[in-house]
Amino acid sequence: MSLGYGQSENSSGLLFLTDEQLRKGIEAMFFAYRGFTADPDRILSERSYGRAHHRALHFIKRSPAITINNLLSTLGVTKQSLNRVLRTLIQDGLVLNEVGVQDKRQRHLSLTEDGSEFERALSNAQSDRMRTAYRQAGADAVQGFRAVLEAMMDPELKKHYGTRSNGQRS
Amino acid sequence: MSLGYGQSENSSGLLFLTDEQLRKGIEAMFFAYRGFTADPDRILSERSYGRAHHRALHFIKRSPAITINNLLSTLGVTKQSLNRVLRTLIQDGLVLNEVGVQDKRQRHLSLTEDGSEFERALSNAQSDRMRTAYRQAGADAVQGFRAVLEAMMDPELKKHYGTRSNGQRS
DNA sequence: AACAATACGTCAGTGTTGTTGACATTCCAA
DNA sequence: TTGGAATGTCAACAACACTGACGTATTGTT
Repeated sequence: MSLGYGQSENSSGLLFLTDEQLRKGIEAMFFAYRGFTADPDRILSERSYGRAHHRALHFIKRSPAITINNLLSTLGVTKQSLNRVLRTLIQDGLVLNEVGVQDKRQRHLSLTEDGSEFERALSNAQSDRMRTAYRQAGADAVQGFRAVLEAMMDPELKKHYGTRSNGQRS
Repeated sequence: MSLGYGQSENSSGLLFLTDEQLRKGIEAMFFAYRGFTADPDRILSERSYGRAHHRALHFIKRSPAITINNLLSTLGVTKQSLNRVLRTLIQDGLVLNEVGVQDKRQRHLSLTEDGSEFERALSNAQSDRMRTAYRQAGADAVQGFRAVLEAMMDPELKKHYGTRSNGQRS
């Protein structure tokens, strides 16, 4: 089997990786992440929003009615940092903030019509690039891409990955 | 062939990707990048350095005697931003700044002994995680990982990827 | 020799996004 | 009733990006 990228496998089935190969992996992450954020960044700057706004919109879209605490632990930032971003999104009418029914201490976040539309624009820009990259690399590559990324996540953060649930407890 | 991750391929050989699959790819990038930077970030904060210092050290190590302009276009930041970082690294004795021989306007950057040692510590932390992720995902996955990342880069930035040259012209 | 362009450094101001620390309010649960 | 949980907010600060402007040294060109 041709492994490509100068990898080799020894008799124990363990990958042998040179410093050079690891360095290229590191740089690949660096350069790819720039490309990954480039398109949404352009759209965001038109409305003088930043990447933090995009992230908030993304996860609110993913988990409608998500609570502040859940969003906080998903994003991994402080509440003060998130609050600044949410305040502008709520004021601008992109995000709805509703008091919980079971637990009135909680707030449930969701996208307004405008918010959905804007999130879609950002999401489309990012998805387009990802789709192009996927097709360029091929189906097998996509599988490997996701497998390596998942293995690279912190276990603590990984639990927030791949769910559509809003994490509400009954 | 089992593609996994719910992908499918149509008769034209084109990947069919649902919004859900693309969304998971986007989140994978987000969470993985956090993991990717987590270990070096810890080391950096002990010396009150940031990610920008790490990036500078990485590319100076990769291309010894690199000029300011080349480093600038590799990192994709402004000279004012880079200068702030380089100034501290030079003052702290981690980076050498030497006037060019052929062209005395240019400055050539390289790591000192201390700089090499520090860069190695950062690099090792990051490489360890990447090596673990690679081994967990398997040899085929690594190939796909790199292929997708490369396809995701901006062409303008991609030209800085995968070279050990310092970009000097004769 | 004169002049334009290149490479670099720096000052000042601004914006986004993160942090810590402190404090208040509201509400749930024991 | 009392403690803790969930949220919001104020203030201060730091990292790191940006723009704009200006200065100096050096090189290349006319």
